[in-house]
Amino acid sequence: MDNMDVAALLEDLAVLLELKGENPFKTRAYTNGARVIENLTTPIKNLVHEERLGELKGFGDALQSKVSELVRTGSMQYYEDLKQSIPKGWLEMLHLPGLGPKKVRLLHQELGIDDLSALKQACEADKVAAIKGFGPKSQQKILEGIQFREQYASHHRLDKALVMSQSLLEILRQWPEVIRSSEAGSLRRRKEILHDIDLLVSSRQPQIIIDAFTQLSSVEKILAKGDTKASVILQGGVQADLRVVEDQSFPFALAYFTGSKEHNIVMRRRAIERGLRLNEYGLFRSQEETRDMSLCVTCHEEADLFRALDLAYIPPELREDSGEFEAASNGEVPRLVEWTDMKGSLHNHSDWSDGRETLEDIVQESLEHGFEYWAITDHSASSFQANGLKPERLRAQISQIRDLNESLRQQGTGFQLLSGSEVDILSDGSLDYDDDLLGQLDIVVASIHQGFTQDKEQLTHRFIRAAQHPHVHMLGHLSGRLLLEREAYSIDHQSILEACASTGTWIELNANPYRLDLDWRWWKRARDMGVKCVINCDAHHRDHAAFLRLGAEHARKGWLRREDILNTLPLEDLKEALKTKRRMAGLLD
DNA sequence: GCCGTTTTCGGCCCGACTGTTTTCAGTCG
Repeated sequence: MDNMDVAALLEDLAVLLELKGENPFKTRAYTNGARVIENLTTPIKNLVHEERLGELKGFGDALQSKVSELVRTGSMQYYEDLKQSIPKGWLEMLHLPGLGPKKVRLLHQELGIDDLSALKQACEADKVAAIKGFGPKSQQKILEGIQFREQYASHHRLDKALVMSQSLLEILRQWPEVIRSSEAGSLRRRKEILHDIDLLVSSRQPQIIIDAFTQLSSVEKILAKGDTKASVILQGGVQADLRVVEDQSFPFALAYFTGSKEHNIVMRRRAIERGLRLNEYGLFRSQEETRDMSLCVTCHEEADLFRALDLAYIPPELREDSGEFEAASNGEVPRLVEWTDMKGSLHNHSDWSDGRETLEDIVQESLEHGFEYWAITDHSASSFQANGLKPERLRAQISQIRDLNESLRQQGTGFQLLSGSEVDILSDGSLDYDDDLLGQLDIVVASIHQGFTQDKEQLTHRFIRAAQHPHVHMLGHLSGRLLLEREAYSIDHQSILEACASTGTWIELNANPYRLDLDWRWWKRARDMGVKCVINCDAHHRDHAAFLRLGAEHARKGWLRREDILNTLPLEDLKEALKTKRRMAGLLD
């Protein structure tokens, strides 16, 4: 049971407590505990065995004994009892708009409703509207919520949300009443999965903005509409929230609506500690509620707000209450990688396996993007479903790439194709090509494409064996997750990271928007262990070069700097880095 | 459930919006 498992269980526990109607601060204690463990750089089991859980912030007697029990025995009685006592359907009901823990429990008490289908029936039979505290509108809203869930997903991938938010912002920016505008919320924090799109604008005429926004042709349904705030469902089923504030309040509102919720709580606490009061309108020199801007600390930009709270500027991606406050108060906020630092991608496909373009097309595309290098790493023979290359075809490809590079050199482009393979890690952890052939490649990415059903121990062993191989430069899409489609397979991340750290094996950050794998939650720890990152497009199509930007943003969320990422290196330095592991194994001079 | 250089008990971030009430609770972010 690793840190992420423990954190996830505490998170579940908090939701159950909420449904139970427990004291919200008790609930928060468990949520906080989850966050602390998620951000721990040491394995939780070490702390348990050394009896040092009490050193963690927010860990009193209860959390210490419960987490200790969980780590030692693999389960927690308190959690199991709680889960037993709460019907499974309550969790689904909680996700409906307008239903919180109190109303879910009320539905159970009054009508014995414990799941969505019973709730739907009760609404259709007009029974819900009769409950005290509900009414016809609540009943209608619940019914629509259930229908919406049947029709659309409630969560969306970042890439899809980015496209929609960009086009909305372009529209908003054309309106003369709009002064400043920005994306906000989890989108601005670049979470990989989003519930909705948050937008913020400043204006002297909020009403005009709200009216125009709710009348956009892309709006399918208006969920809420007030003087300064509106929520809509866009075509395609994505929810978008717009908030309008006065321009003076814009930096405060931007910080506030960017969140995260946990980050904001700490920001407010810092304000209180300084005798100030922070909300979306300002940072006020008053403990009382006020909108009097003459009492507001002057801030033109978000950075001014952080400064007023004795903090360095915290990039939005880091605002998860995951160590950013400690870093920002000690002047240790890392200078995060920029997507423009990227020099190329080291894991990509061509029409030799399952990619779309020829090598010549790929060269042309790379030159247009201004990349310094681009690796061709087609599938190996065992991935026959992807037209994987048998050894003789790979040899032919190596030779063709050599010829292409020669003509590129004569043209003086400075660009180079690198020859490689995304070689399958077979069921026993061995590789799909022999060492002689692997040794002829510039780049070897080792990935798993079959045998997902093996248990955690076997899968972990496969990756570790691959990492120990002297010709393997990096492990590809480690967790195998496909966002909103396929769960990650079960692996022991910590052991794999340790194997990579000790062998000098890099780990890929696969920038395909379905993958974003390895996940940002692991990168800070990986970095601290000395594991280097490679941001790869895993391109199968010319459009996929754009993933590099998404990948760099995900890396930022994982606290990575330019120097943590191999493919920010210029070509010659990269070539040297590619030799290190082979040198260590005595395969090169 | 946690925490304390005002506190070992009484706090714990803050405001908009909705729907159901008649002054506000619940939800949401």
